[in-house]
Amino acid sequence: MPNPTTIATVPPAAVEAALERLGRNIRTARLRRLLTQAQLAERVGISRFVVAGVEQGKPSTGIAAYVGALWALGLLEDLLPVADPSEDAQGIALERARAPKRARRAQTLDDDF
Amino acid sequence: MPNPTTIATVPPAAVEAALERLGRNIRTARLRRLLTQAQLAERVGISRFVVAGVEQGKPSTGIAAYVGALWALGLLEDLLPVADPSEDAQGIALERARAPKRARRAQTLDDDF
DNA sequence: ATCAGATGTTAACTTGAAGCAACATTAAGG
DNA sequence: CCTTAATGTTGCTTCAAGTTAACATCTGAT
Repeated sequence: MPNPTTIATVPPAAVEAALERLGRNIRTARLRRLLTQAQLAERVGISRFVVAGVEQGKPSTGIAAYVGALWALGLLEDLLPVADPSEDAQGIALERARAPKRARRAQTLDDDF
Repeated sequence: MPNPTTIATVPPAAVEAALERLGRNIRTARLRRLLTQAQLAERVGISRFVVAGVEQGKPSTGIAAYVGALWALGLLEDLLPVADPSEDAQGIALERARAPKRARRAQTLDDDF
């Protein structure tokens, strides 16, 4: 990605940790299946270097590489529950009373701070 | 991503569908929280155009944008179970008998097909 | 210990992702 | 209906993601 210091270069610690964990999990799944990085890469249709990046949790790598790896490992279904609206308790609570198609300021913020 | 026709340009249908679904889920979560694309983008530290791409499930967008969005929406924990080794039934089954640190051909494939 | 293969590292190169700006379109609210 | 804000779209620029190749290092098996 172009311009300086985006989320991909200095992600929040929590995001970084989540990505590292995801990468480790993918690596574990690959090793259990006795696949080399190159073999997995071929199945996914990318180079082995990108697979290595995925396993390191590299933030700037395209999501297709990650999801492609999950797909090639038979783990794609793990993605279905992520941000699932029917499981988003916080979101469901907020939706009580409104169901907007577009986000909109609730009022004319006339509380002139 | 550089060279022609990678997974990001023509992903397997299943991968594409999973990404579209994830994008829709993120959009739903954002709208429920009454956030605009621009507001979410600001929290994540990216431009609103990238958020739009995430909500469309654009495959070539960096994973940091996706995970950053989940993070900003309070949905990061949804990512923890993805490819979780302790839930990978297939992988656990395969691991019965071996626990390699590196992938390796089981034999010298002397079955000269 | 040796050997072979897997993984890490580096470098040069190409292409598109992401930033920005301006405009078009859509939809919510009064 | 009319205004206003949110979202979609286009064009341009910049910079890094991804590719390839060659070499280094590490790991596991014999």
